[in-house]
Amino acid sequence: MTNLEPTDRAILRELAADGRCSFTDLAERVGLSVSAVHQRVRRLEQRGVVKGYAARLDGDEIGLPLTAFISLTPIDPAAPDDYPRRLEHLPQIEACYSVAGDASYVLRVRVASPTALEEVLRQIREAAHVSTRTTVVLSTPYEDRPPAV
Amino acid sequence: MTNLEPTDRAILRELAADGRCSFTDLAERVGLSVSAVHQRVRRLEQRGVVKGYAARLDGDEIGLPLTAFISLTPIDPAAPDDYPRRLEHLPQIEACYSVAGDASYVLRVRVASPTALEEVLRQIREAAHVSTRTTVVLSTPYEDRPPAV
DNA sequence: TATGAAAAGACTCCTCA
DNA sequence: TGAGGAGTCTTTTCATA
Repeated sequence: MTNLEPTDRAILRELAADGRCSFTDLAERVGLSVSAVHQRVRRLEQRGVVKGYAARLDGDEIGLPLTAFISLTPIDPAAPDDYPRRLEHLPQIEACYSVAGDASYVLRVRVASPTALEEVLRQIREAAHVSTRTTVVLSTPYEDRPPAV
Repeated sequence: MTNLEPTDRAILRELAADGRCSFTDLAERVGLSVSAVHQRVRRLEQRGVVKGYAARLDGDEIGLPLTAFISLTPIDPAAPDDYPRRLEHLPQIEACYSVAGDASYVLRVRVASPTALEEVLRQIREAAHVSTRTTVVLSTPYEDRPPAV
């Protein structure tokens, strides 16, 4: 972590809430000239503070209405821990977290149907040689809220 | 869900991977004129397929290096289910999922330190009158991968 | 680091197909 | 729906403080 100035924080807040905000608007909102904001954003990107920009898509609308969390527990405790790499080819997996607790990893997956979930579970068990515990998401009151920079 | 044309899918893939991509680049990548792409993106936004755009920030760099999943279980089973509303004022909560399984909800929180996690757990229990079960994230091999549109 | 200016490039709207 | 073009606004770079 590198310390962030208030101006940089303000820029990050705006970009987290509206990733396509123009530099002109950004400059106005944070009270700086366009070129100064431009320079700061470039630096935040280069330092890796901003990792990228993404459109947020509606799961239902894109035909992937079913989200689930899948906890992974290794079957063979002596096996090397390369689960993320073994699973990254599965596009249904949106996120992979290494966690403290009963499980070793938690995955967040997004699929079209219960059948598709069953299939991806089969693929996960096969590719990573793990046992799984699945928590199905019924609805998402909120998601992707901007972090409190 | 509304059916998506291949062209719209291609546009969504590009915008999910690079939310600040210019219309000019988009047009080139999906093989359409700038104005046609522009029109399609506008429609995808209006239909709610694209819910918005966001900068992806690095948790460590913004001073919030600790992520955790918190499962919520109501203490009083007869209490009305308004937990998301009771918790939305806490900015540390990035996502709230209603789930099937042992717990009623799963939250994803991002905080500065173990002490800050302790404090947000206290606030959650107080605001929602729930018991909590916390899974601390040790590392994040990947996150926010673009969905397989 | 911040600014303003200037050139290059992108957005937006329009008309026509 | 898609293409092309014209005018306006943005982005990007640079010289300067």
